[in-house]
This record gives sequence, C-alpha cells and structure tokens, in this order.
Amino acid sequence: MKKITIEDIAKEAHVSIKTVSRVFNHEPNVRDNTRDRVLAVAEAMNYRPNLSARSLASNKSFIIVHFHDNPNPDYLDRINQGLHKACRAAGYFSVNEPLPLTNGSYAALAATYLTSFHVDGALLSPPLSDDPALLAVLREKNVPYTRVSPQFEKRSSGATYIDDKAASLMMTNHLIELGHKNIAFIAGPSSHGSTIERTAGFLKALETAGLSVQNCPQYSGDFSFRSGLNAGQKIIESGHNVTAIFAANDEMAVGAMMAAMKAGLDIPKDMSIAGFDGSRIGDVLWPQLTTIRQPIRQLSERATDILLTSLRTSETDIICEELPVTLLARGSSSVPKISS
Amino acid sequence: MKKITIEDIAKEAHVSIKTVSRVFNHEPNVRDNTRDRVLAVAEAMNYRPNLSARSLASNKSFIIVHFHDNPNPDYLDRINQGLHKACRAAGYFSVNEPLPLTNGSYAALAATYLTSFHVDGALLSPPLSDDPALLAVLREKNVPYTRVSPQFEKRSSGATYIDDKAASLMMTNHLIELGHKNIAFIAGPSSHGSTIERTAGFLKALETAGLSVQNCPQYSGDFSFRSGLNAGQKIIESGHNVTAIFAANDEMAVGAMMAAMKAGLDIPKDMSIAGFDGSRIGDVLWPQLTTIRQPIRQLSERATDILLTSLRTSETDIICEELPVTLLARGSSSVPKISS
DNA sequence: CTGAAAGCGCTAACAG
DNA sequence: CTGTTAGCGCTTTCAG
Repeated sequence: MKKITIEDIAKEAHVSIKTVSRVFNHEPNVRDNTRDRVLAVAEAMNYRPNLSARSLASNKSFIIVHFHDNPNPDYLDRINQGLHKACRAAGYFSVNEPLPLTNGSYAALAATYLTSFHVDGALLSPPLSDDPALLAVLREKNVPYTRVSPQFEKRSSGATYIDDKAASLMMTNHLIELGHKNIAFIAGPSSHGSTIERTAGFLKALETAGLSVQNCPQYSGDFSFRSGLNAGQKIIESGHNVTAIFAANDEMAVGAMMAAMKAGLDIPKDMSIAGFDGSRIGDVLWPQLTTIRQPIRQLSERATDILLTSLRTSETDIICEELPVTLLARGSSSVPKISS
Repeated sequence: MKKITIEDIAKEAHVSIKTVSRVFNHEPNVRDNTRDRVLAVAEAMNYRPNLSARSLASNKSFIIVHFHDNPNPDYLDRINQGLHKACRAAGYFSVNEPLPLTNGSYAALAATYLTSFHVDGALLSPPLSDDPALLAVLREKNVPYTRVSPQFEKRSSGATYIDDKAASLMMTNHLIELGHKNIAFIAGPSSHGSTIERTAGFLKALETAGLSVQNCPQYSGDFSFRSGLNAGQKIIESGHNVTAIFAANDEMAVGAMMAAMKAGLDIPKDMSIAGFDGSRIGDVLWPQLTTIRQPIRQLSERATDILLTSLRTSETDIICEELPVTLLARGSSSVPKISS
C-alpha cells in the first residue's frame, strides 16, 4: 500500500505535476477539461496532498490555532465547534492550545509554539482576546488573527462580539420590570474586558429606572462557581433586602443560587437569580436559570470565516461583526415576594 | 527577522547540519562536548526545528490526534488536558478531531483525515474506544493507537480504564448500606461498552444483599440530561416505592434529580440520587451529587504516555493499566425516610 | 564520532 | 494554458 503522490496523479492524467498542483490549489489557467481529468484521476486513486510537503514548500500550513484560557469547558467546546466547522468548510485544520495566563511565561510559550508549529492564523477567545502580550507576540510573528468578544481596540483586528452593555441592560430591565428594586450585581474579574460593559449596562438600567444604587450592592467574582457562591453568601448576610441577584456569568449565578438554597431561600419566590451566557449549567437546574444566551458557536464560526477570508484574499479590510443575543426568561426569576 | 534554520546553528557551532540534527533527535554518537555546544548555540539563537520539514523528511509528524464523540464537554476537556500534558512533556503536539458516529461515513472521514493529516498516533475516548469500524481504519492505515476505557478486547491495544463493574457495585452497596431496598437503575446506552459492566455491578450488589430485582426497576437512557429526566419521571410515576435512583452517569443522575424536584420530592429525604463519573455538573448543585469519581485526566495522560512510549521504543508489549476510582458520598444520598 | 550527498512531496518562479 | 527547474528545512543513507 504505497503512498500516492502528486506525481502518480500527473502521470495517470498525462499532465505535469504543476498542473495537478494548480488544480488542487484552485489556481486559474487550467482548462476545464484538464481540471476535470485531474480531479477524476485523483478521486479514483484516492489522492490527498501531503500537508507537510505543502507546508514546507509554500510556507503555508492550512492550520489555524485557537489559543484559549477559559476555565469553562462548555464555552470552549462551543468555540471549538464553530472553529472546526469553519475550518473544514475551507479545507483547513484546527488545533487547540491552552495558554494559562497564570503561568508567567505564557507569552513566551506562545512564541515558542508559533516558531515550531507553523500556523496560518490564530483565533483568540476571552480572556486572551484582550491580552496585550499575546497580541504583541502574534504581530511580531506576523500571524494573522481574529478575536472572539474583544473589548479593547475592537477594530484593531477581525472580530465578532455581542453588545455586552446592551445585553446586561436588557437583563437588568427584565428584573426591574418584574418589580425588583433591590438587585445585587456580581461582576466578573477585571481581567475580562466584558466586566466594564456588563457593569455599565447594569448601572444604566438602574439609573434609567430611577433605582437607588445604594440598594443595589455590587460584588465581584472571577467567573467561577465558587466565587458566585461566596458572593451569594455575602449578599444574603448583608441585610440589604436584596430580592434579585444578577451575575455576570452563569457559573457565578448558579453559585449564588446554591448559596440562596443553602440559606433555605426559595428560588424564585424569595430570591430571583439571573445569569449571563446561556451555558449548559443553567439548563440543568431546577429551576432553570434566567440568562442571556450568547451565540457562542456562531461567534467563533464567523470569526474563523473572517480570518480565513482575509488569508485567502489578502484583503486588508478589517471585518467586525456584532451578533444578537437572546433573553431567556426561565424559572429562576419572578416577581419579588415583598416589594420593598 | 529571518527564519533561523539548522544550517545557521551548524555554522555557528562549527559542525555539520547532521550533527545538529543528531542532537535534536537525541541520537547517540555525539560527543558531550559537541552536544553542549550545539545546544548552547541553538538556545542563544532561539532555534526551533521546523515541524513540516521534519515531518516531510522523516515521515513522522510528532502529532497525536484524539478522535472523540462524547457529548459531554466536561469529559472531553479533561481528556484533552491529560493528552496535552503528556504530549508536551514528550515534545509532541496534540490535535482534536470530532468523529460523529451519527454521521454514517465517520469511518471514511477518519480515513480521509489520516491520509491528508499525517499523525504519529491516535488516542480514542469512549464511545469511539470500542468502535470496530474506526479501529479497522486505524489498523489499515497503520496508525498506532491507545484507548481510554475500552470495554471489548481490552488487551488488543494499549489502554487505561477503571473497573466499571466494581465501581457500580461499590455505589449500589453504598445505597444498600444506607438502608435502601427499592433502588432504581438508569443504565447508559448500549453503544457504550460500560453499560453492561455497570449494570452487572448493580445486579451483583442486589443479589449479594438479597434484594428483590422486582423492587428495583431498570431503565435506560442515552447518557443525556434529558434522558435522565424522562427516566426519573417514569420512575416516580411507576409506583414502585423507589427511594433511591442510581444513574450510570452524572448527567442522567442530575436529570433524575430534576424530575424528583419537579415532582415536589425532597432530595435526599424523599429520594436519594447517585451518579457516576464525578463530572462538574454534580459539584454545582444543591445538594451535591453522590457519585463515583473517575480519574479522567489521569486515564488520558497515562494512555497517551503509553502510546508515546510505544512509538519511541517500538516495543510490541501492549500496556494496559487499571486506575482506581473514589466514591464521593455527598448530599444527594442519605437514609430513606421510610424503610419499606 | 562526524560529514556529504540525496531526497521527502510539494509549490514558486520562470519559460514557453 | 502548460511544463521545467529549483528549492522549502530537515532526515536518511552511506562514507569516512
């Protein structure tokens, strides 16, 4: 079972290897007739170009790397699905590389990675989308990249994102409309750019509704379940008469929900809970979590599409797309028991 | 910023490129002196061998692919962590490839993948670990592989696994010791080999304890949350006086728990719930899920180690390792309210 | 222990 | 529209 190469195809199709190469690279200047013959032969012989050879000769690899450091497996998985789908549709391959920000030398790690593993482009997901050190490495190495949900210098690269502020405002309004006046907010970590936006949306909604910020205490967590649990406990002990908790992601919201349940509170009668993201964790609870559903797979797929398009057209236009979110009002939120 | 190649290192270290190559491939027959000099120069010039060139010349790629079709992102993530860690420690790279069994041509997909993307080995995780069509492709293409948690022909390849039957027996005994006599079991799908083992462990425990199988109804799901919810509803409506539900994975257990909560039952007073896997979903609930914790990351890391070792030593010994599990007794299980 | 030469399978740059 | 000739950066012979 010997390996079949471009030469075998050339011989069989009575053309030169260059012509075969042209066909497989979608280059112009091949007669339809010839092209069809080559493709037929290749199909018949089950030929696949050797990626290493292609990569060595052309200095292209047909590989896109996804750098990530998000602790949420669910989020990662959705990003990967979109990435994989877009890559496959374009004949590219995708690989994943964790880049732990907690490891002081993550930028050096990325640099090492990019030197030994030639990639054609990179996809960045939060929190790496906004990491200056990583972006610097990418630019220095001349690796094109697009970003999912960047917050800073949004238009400095191709990107897809949602309107965090508007989404957060939408959710806060939902709680306000239910009748809540004492709403606690659990913000994300400052390392995530979305934190500012989501907090701003929350505050704007309060302001518009004329609610006192004094009655709406703000806490902050690191997006982890545990930090939500801690914040939830503090909120409950604080004596603020809080009737609703809005957390900047679902993990923390579920943590807060657990704190409430532990304290013997009924959800949503005694305490409404709202999250942000639309991750699986919120589907698999009773009551199910009221949240903002982000189109994560599409964000990633579109971001990859944008990257691949820019690679192929070598266009310099920077494409940025905002995708819509949905408010999922479910069992964890309702009208407050006592309006204060 | 030009690319530095093996030639730059050779020139600078006053040796031939072949010697540099020897050093980087850990080949013998290099004087320590020479080796050190080469390494020093390479370090100073920040040299990294070009993977494509290496791959083209040696017909090795230093890439391990992980084929998977597990719907649980949490499980996948842990497998990936172990894989990544083991690969990195050995200078290998890892890539992921979903292979949806629901897609009729998944075996052909795998074949295509393996022809265009040269990999040195493959890691299989359930349910692919036991897929005959995929195994056939791998063998035909001569791609070495190891498997995580295979159930059939265990010793036909390198593998790591747990003792599913013993673990299931352990959990059932836990429930029996708490005083439960009417225990429902939700089995996994027949496509997963573990289903037989886990069911066998359940039945063995009943038998040993002298409990009647009639009082312990068996259901089956597909490992999804939703299927656990459905089974849970049936169990509650069945009038079997069931006081405990043991599901063959955590997702289904949580589904069953949700069914119980919806029906107004108190967990664990009215109904004890137990799962299997130790995935995040069970940590993030109130009460937390009693479950069997599998060392998923270690299973994957060891399986990868076994694969890499066999690649480098070209030894033909097949290594299989059984790793221990832990019973996590948490809030979702307790003594039954009424002993029947 | 070390080096020189010959490719790996493909694409780039030029000729026709 | 098509073919020829050089490499890409490395490893593998095979000689020393």
